[in-house]
Amino acid sequence: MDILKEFTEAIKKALSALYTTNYTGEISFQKTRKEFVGEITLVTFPLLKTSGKNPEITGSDIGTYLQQNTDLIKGFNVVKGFLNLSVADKIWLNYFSDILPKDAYAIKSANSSGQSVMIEYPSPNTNKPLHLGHLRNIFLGSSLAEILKARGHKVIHSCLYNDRGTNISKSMLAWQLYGNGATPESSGKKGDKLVGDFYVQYSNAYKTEITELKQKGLNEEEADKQSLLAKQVNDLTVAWENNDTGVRNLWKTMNGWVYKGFETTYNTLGIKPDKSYYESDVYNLGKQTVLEGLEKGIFYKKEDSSVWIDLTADGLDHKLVLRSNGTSVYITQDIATANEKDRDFKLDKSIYVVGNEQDYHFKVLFLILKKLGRKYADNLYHLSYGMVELPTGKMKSREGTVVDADDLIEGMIDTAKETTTELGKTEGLTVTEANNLFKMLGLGALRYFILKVDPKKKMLFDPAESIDFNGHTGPFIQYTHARIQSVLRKSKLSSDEIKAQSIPTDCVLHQKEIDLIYALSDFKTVIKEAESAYNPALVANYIYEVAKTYNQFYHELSVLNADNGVQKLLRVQLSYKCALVIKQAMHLLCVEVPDRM
RNA sequence: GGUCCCGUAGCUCAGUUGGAUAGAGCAACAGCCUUCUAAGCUGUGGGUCUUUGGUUCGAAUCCAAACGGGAUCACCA
Repeated sequence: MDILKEFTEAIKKALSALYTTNYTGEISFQKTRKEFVGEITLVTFPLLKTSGKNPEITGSDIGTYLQQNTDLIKGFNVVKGFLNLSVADKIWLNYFSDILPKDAYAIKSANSSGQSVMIEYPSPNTNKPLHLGHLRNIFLGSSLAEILKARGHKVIHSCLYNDRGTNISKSMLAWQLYGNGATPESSGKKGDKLVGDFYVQYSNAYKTEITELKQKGLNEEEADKQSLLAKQVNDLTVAWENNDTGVRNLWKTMNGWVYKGFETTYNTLGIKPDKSYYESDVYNLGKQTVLEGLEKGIFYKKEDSSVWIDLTADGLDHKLVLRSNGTSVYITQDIATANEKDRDFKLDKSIYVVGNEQDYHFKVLFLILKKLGRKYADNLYHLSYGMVELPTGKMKSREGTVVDADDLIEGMIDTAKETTTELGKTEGLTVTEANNLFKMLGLGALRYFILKVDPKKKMLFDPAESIDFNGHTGPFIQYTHARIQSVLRKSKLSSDEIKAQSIPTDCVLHQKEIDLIYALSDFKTVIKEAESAYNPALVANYIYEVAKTYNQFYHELSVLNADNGVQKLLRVQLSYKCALVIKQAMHLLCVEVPDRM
């Protein structure tokens, strides 16, 4: 039974019993601020019209009613328009004994809602390795997937690979010109790194060429037109489109290296797309849809036979959907992919995890699909997230100012190893166990660091300052879990034994015990909110609250040396439930928690 | 220039379906390990919630404008 629901009912009853006027608004509560006594606060200002009395009297009216007619509270106080209620211990105990045996009280089993949700991430280009920006994308996508599963949905993880076009041709050209037949094996480099290096090499060579041309008096645009490298890139792209065997083979080979490299990183991060889409498959699709739009009069054709859509009535611009040479542009491909997804899966919702630099693109895409009358258009959602910035500004692959994903992960795991070893926490662990722990902690610190920030906000990452392991961090929460497990081990009780025994309802609770039950009671609501806001940060910040509350409880009260058996049992139960909630909530962030550290 | 996003402590961030004296972590300082894991706990200092107006019993939160930062507006992806 939901505590707040009980209070809502009781307050409604109180209002109709106390006053003649009916109150039609919502009853909403807030948490009592810690400088006041109580846990639940009713703001009485909105009720004054109903009561016809001043805030103080209204508050004490309701408080008195609750005290006399219900067993919900053990006391109350009124401060101006705030009625602070101290919830009766019995209510807390009833609630806790209700949720204790239900391990999954806040988590629905996957596929129970009957809804299918597709979530697309990280959709990288195949011309360079993954960087910190992709990590934010992956962490958000994979965490949201877990949250959706916990809400009972079937989740399909898709990924769109931008595997062709100008950028890919640049890497290929550089390999042809400067590669000397290099392979991942011959160079000892990870495939995606090798290809990325060629991409950078192209960029540098191009820059040099342009600089030279400009010194001859050409402007930027003219220089680009004269550029031999740019021409060669274009030739490669055309050759690819014409199915030139040599170019296609090289393209396949180099993309193969990249995919293999990505897979390594994916494995470390524990992600695996259920369905991959490739730009090379869809890049020329979408033309039928454009024709359909032309027939319906949604699109229009210019004299040069390029096709456009006029979105000025919706506050946007004119947008090209088909080039004058009849080829697709990016958005045409996205229209095609959206159709494919709808055809391939019966989706109730389709989410794109893509940075906020593409806000405009998705606005246009969704609008076009809606105008085309696609039924699924209303189920599309762009999970837009802010860029990760360095103290020096935005990351740029071409300029080599990116924080490489593999390097960052490796560094985090190394730091975890150092810290753990320094603290002497590796004692008694096998080498494998220790290595697992380092990985768990390093990745946990990184994931938590990124996920605790509201997705839509840009975030700052300073490579010079290592990510913390103390305070509001993943390892802090992991530590709390390990600490609780240690207590539970020493209690010598199995989880079944802990859950089976009941606490007498006349047991008197300590404030820290109440705080803990209160914190635990929010879990379900938090997951719901995280789903509807597409925001894992809500979960991240919630777990921190739970862990902090537990640590305070732990410091103030002894679990194993409690005054009596009942008290000890209750505290063991609280510890058990707290550890479970931490574990489940961290799982929603795709962070594992250790049993010792 | 048009459109969109952002602006909270020295730093990184919470808090925005309108509620009390705006909260955490880091950094600084002062305490707490013969008792369940000190990656912990407790305390101190630290604020013009960018600014100005408006809405009202009440605004960090909603509205408008200004200032500052960013993104985007390609026959690129």
